[in-house]
Amino acid sequence: MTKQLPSTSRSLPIALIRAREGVMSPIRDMLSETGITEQQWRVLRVLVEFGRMDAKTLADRSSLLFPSLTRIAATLRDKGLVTQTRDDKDRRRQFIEITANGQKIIDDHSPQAAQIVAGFKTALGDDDYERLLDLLARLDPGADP
Amino acid sequence: MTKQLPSTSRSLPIALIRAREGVMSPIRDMLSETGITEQQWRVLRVLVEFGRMDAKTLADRSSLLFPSLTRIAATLRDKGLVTQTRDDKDRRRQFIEITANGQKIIDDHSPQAAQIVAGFKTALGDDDYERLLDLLARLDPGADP
DNA sequence: TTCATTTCCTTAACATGTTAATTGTTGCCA
DNA sequence: TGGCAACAATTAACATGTTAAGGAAATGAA
Repeated sequence: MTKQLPSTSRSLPIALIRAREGVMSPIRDMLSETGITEQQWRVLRVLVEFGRMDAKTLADRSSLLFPSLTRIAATLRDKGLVTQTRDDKDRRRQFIEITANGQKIIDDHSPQAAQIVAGFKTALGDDDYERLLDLLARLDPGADP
Repeated sequence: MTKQLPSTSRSLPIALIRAREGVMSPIRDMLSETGITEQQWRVLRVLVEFGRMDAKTLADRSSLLFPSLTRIAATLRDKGLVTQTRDDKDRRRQFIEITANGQKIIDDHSPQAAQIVAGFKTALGDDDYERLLDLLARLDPGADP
């Protein structure tokens, strides 16, 4: 007897999609007035947190595939929110850095973003919120160490 | 003093993305030999579980936006995996039904899909697995009742 | 040095996500 | 009945996800 698939209502992939949608919906609303997308916001946040870095590291930390980052970086550059600099030591490599305008977008909207996150933390309760983050981390193959 | 954003390493949206990537990666590998995508698989699974239904309901149950479903339904129809029928009572509406070929794809790969899911359940442990599904459901605004 | 390999990045092609505008139908109500 | 709001579905436009192929630069071994 082979195993049966769970009902779609108890499917882990679908539950992850729906949860993500629930979390991102208010964030997207907040971002709509900035003119940048969710992924562009993520890239800028990583740059604020870690500073200038090469494209590969940026893609990893932003959880973006490399081809996506290539396009997003070009878009952000065209918007004047980041700069791209070729590495003189290794001319394959490229450094990406946030500009003052990019920094301003993060600064202007961080409080609102933090409030949205705090709302979810309150809704779940601090314990369940941390428990959820821990469980999710255990599904992430890149988070083992 | 305004609240600060959490480090991206403890960001709920990013944790959801990474967890989803971890879960979907083996499923995508499995699907690569079927010639259908993850979303097409999801649509077919819903049709198997609930049978023929109108497009709006199908989009809801598949967690897809309507424009995405329009394209996916057209693709699946071209592949001969579903049929589309206009409702005679209400000619705005459309019914979608899986075909024998579509059913066969699900049947042929369900055991393998179930095994992948079972792997995650084992990795987390039954209790944590159920706890995770419950926590995720609490982030889904469409799951309140 | 030479050349195959590896690495970083880009481009291409197709599918989906997302929002907005559009089309065709139905229902309602003045 | 005539006209308008509401609804189902499509289309359009742009951004991203995903895989594969391509280009340029560095690396290492013969």
